[in-house]
Amino acid sequence: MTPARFLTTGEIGKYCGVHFRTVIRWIERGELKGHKLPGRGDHRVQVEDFVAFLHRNRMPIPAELAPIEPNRRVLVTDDDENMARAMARTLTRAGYETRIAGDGLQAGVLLESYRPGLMTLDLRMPGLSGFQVLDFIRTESRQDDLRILVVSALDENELQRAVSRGADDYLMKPFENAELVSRIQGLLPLSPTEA
Amino acid sequence: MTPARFLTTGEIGKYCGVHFRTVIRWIERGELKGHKLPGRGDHRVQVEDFVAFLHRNRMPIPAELAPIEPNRRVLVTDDDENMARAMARTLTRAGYETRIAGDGLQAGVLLESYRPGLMTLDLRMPGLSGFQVLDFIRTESRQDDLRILVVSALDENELQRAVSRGADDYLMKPFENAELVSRIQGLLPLSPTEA
DNA sequence: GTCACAAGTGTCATGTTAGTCATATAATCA
DNA sequence: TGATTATATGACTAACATGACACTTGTGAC
Repeated sequence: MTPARFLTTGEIGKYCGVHFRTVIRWIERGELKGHKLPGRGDHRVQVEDFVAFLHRNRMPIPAELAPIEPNRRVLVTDDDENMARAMARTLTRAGYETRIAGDGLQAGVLLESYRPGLMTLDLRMPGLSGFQVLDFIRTESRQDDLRILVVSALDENELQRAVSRGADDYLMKPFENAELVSRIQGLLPLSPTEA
Repeated sequence: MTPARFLTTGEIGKYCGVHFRTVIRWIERGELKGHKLPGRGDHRVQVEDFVAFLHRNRMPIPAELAPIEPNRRVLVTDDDENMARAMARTLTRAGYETRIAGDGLQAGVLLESYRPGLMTLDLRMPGLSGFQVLDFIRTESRQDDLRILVVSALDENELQRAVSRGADDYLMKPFENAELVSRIQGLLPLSPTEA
C-alpha cells in the first residue's frame, strides 16, 4: 500500500530542491495542480499530479514516486547479430521491449542497468560457458525474479541440464518465431492491454 | 524518503570558480546535466550529476559533496585467475578494495553493482575485443567517472590506441607490483587516512 | 611576431522569481 | 492535553535568467 497518496508543500519542496514557499506559488499560478484543505489552508497535491508536473517540466522523477509498470523487458543475448536481431524483432512485434547483448560484458551491464524480466541465453557465447553464466546469475546476481530462457543448438540433454542448473525453460535451435513467442509468454506474460 | 540534493547555478559557480552565467551555458550545451524549474526557469543540478561532471573534467571535488566515502573500489578483470588474484592482492595491500571478474559477464554485472572507481582491463579477454569493451563502456554505460587502466602484453602502439579509445592509462605486462600501484594511485588516489 | 578568427567567459542592465524573516495558526506527536 | 513541528501569509531581500557586448585565450595563417 502506498503510504502517502497526497504530498504536502514541504515534501514537494524537498523533492524539487526548492523552498515550500515556492511550491505554494507554483500551485497558486496553476502550474502544479493542487487543492486546499479547510483550516489553515494547507495545500495537498496528488502524487500523480506531481509526477505529471515533473514530467511536463523534464524534471527527474524520484524512484519511489515512479509508477511501477509491469516488466516486459527482454534481454536477448546472442553473439550472432542476425539471430539476435531476428529474435528481438519477433519479440518487439509481440509487445515486448528488447535490448541486445552481443557479448558477456554487454549482457552483464544490461542485466543490471536494463533490469529485464527475462533473458534469452545462448549457451555458446564466445568466452563464456553457458553453465557458468547460469551459476553466476543465480548466485551472484540479486535478480531473483529474472527468467532465463536458454536458446541453443545443443542437444536436448544439455538443455535439460541447463534447466536443472537454473534456467526456466529452453528452446532448441532452429525454432519457429511463434514458438519463441509462446515460450516467452509462458515465462513473462503480458497484460492484455500490452499484447 | 531520500530526496535528491540539488544545486543552483550560483552554488555550482562558486564551487568551480566561475560565473553562474557560465554554468548555465554548460547546462545548455549539455556538458552538465541539469533541468529547469517552472517560473523563472531556474536550473537545478543533482549533486551526483555535478560530481560526475567534475570527475569527467578532472576537477577537484569539494569534500562536502562527496559525503559518501571516496570510491576506492577496483575491479580487476583478467581471465587468468592467478594474474587477477595477484593484482587484487597487491591492490588490497595498497589500501584498495577489489573484486575480480573472470569473464565479460561478471565484469558487466560488477561494473553496475559494485560500482568501482577504476577497472583494470585485459585487452585480450576471451570472446571480447578490448576496444569494443572500451567503446561500449564509454558510450553505453553511464559511469562517466570510471577510470580504466588497460593491462596487456600487447605492444605499446596498441596500448596507446586503447588510450585514444577511452582508456585512462595503460600498463604493459609484465610489470612490477609497485608500478601497478603507482599507476592506479595516479588514477584513483586514496586519501591520506586510507593509504 | 602578429593578425584574424573562433570559442569560451565575464560584465552589465533589466525583469522576474525564489528565499528569508516574522508571525500566526493548524497539524502532529508523545 | 501540552509541546513540538509544519505550514500559510505578507513584506522584503537576494538570487537567477536573459540578451547584448566586451574581454581572454588558443589556434592557424601569413
